[in-house]
Amino acid sequence: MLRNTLANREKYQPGLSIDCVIFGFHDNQLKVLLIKTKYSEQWALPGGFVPLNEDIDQAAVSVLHGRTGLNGIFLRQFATFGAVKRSQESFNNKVIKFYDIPSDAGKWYSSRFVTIGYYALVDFLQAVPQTEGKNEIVEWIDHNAVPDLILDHKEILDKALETLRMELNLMPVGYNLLPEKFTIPELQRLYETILGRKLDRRNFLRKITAIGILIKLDEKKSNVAHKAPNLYSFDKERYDAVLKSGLNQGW
Amino acid sequence: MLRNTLANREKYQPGLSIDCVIFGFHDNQLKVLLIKTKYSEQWALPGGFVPLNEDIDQAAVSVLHGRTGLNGIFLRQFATFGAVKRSQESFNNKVIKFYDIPSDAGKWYSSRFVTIGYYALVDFLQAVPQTEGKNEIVEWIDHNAVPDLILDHKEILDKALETLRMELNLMPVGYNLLPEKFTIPELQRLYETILGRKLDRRNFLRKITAIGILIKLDEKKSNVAHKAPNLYSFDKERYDAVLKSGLNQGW
DNA sequence: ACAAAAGTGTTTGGCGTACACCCATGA
DNA sequence: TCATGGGTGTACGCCAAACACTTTTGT
Repeated sequence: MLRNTLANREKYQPGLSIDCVIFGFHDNQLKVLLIKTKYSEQWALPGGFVPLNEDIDQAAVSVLHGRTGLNGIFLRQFATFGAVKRSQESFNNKVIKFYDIPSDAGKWYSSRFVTIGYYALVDFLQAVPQTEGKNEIVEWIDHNAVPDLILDHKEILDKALETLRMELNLMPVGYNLLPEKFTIPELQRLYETILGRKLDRRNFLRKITAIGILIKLDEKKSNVAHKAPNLYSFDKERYDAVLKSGLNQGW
Repeated sequence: MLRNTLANREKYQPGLSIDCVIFGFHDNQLKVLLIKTKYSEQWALPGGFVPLNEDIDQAAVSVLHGRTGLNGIFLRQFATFGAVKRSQESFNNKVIKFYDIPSDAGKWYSSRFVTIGYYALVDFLQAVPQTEGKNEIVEWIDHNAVPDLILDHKEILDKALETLRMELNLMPVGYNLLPEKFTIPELQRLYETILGRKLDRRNFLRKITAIGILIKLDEKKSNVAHKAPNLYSFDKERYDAVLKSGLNQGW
């Protein structure tokens, strides 16, 4: 796959890449979609190159679609990383050796790449992690258990979460991270997981309902221990309206 | 200057540029440093290319220093722009013709450039707008009177201001935009100018002093009409501390 | 003395925080 | 019946918003 890209490298923007931090939510855990390639012991963020005839945003959509099969997902550019030393000779050589990349393509590949970071919020259950070729493993990893990542990918991941936490004050979150029907406690746990701290149940309910994006369904969650919680869904129209206009209150 | 860069184009990151939105404050007006080149009727943001051996942040610092003579300035990356159509053939041809750029260099120049946007806050009186060569005019332009800009530079400028407004809720502003000694009303007008709306004097005073970054000087502004306002300066140590830790309240 | 801007304090309402009780369900 | 988690309402305190009077200075 990489060989393929490199063979057609004149069709891509040189020295530029996309990296996506894809967040999911499951088992009350924030998950990140990561890739492990056979040429490295370390995991990596899913990424890709930018075709000359594609907007960078479109290239990010492609990466996301290629890795999850999903479209129309919340996706946001958050930062661009371009330190000279983010490119590591030792790492590049490993990749070049593994794929037996010709030297001219290797030169292209080994130059400093500036990478544009995007983060996405996706439905864990709908996303189907997809490999490209046999040399990869693609998996959801608990955010708390993320191991060492290649290059500066850890820094990119951290910055993504930092941005998400900040933007939680400016927009509603949940539409792409939760199934269509969900309970308030589930939504609360999502917020708590992203923020990394506990919130008060009662205050959370008041605040989240005050936004006016929730529809209380005439239905309760079944097969659960203890009292059955009510099910809700998002009022997509209002949700999108608030996404645009923004919140004014923070958490 | 551009010819020079293009002649050494192998020393620069291809297809990548930096654009800086440099804000100043004067006469109760938000100013933006813009450049007008002889080959276009339109103004442009100051920008530059990224040397292969320089971090992108460093390249932004270079642009800023080159245009204002200032160092150690507040400078922040806010977004990266990479639509395919942000490159305009008609515009590129104008430039190529004006500088009589050789065709191979012209090809390099005409490709789609992804540009990384930075915004800076500088002291209007200390910054000395500097041209590069005789084909440019560099001037402070009132933000309210910004004319049409080349390519997508208007979009970049708008996004910069939007980001600044947002970040005003997260950090103190003023250290680099005001002279060392200033009055509270001056600081308030800065905030009002950035936000584009009026604030209440008394509430502003309470809020801004509560942050704990101001030092009240035993000195009043002289030669002013009406009651002489008190002078203040920033407690740089606390100011920097708050910059790092962040505010929690918005405007 | 008058106008215009600066300095100061108080009131009020709303939101965030803290907190207690009841309810439903599975074990 | 007991433990666990869900649902609901209230009281308090702080901060933001609204607002009026006094002070200073130039004209």
